[in-house]
Amino acid sequence: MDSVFSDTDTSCDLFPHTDDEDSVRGSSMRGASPPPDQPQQQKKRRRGRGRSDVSAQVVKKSRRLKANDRERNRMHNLNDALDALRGVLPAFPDETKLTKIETLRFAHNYIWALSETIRIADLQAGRGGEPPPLRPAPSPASDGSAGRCWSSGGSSSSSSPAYCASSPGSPAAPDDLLPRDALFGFRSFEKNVLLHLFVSQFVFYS
DNA sequence: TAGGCCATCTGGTCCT
DNA sequence: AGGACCAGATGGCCTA
Repeated sequence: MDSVFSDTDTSCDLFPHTDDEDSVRGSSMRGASPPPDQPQQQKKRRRGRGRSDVSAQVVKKSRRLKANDRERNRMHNLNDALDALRGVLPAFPDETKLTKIETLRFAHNYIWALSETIRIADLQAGRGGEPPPLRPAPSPASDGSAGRCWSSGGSSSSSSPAYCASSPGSPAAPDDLLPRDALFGFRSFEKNVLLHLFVSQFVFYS
């Protein structure tokens, strides 16, 4: 953060390679034709062209700096939105901040858990009795981008339907209440939150 | 020290 | 033309 601006200044001075115009930057960059050790005759021409090149470079640099600034603000907005998402996710105070990918994955599963809870509650309110079986977790492989994220953990989440096999009427092991995919790769507290969601559901509706 | 995460820069592409 | 979006590259910081 603090070093950002200094970085900006230095990096922008570099401007490594930008098309034909950039080949004129600096005294040793007169393009391919004349080597650095030019005779003094060409100094005049160099000067004349140098001014326009310099002004063009100033414009380019100014545009780049503005683009950098916009990009920085864009990423800050993205991070703000991510922070807001972290804010609405259940968390324990002693836990470290979720990483970006963890936040997205946890939000994905949390939404799924909430919607499953509502669905089961509605079903039970309608007809009573035992809780219906859980539906499979939303397949992250259904869309390409999410699938990449989930498969990065090494689990074959895309192929397994990940149904809950245990009898909902006797949730002896809460782990069985959630599809494996829903818990894969999460920290303990995230796992606990999701489990709590389902355990409480069985407390309320059974 | 290696690996993970992050912020930033940068050039390309698409859209308005 | 200018801005938004994206992905790759790079370097810093932190942790196991």
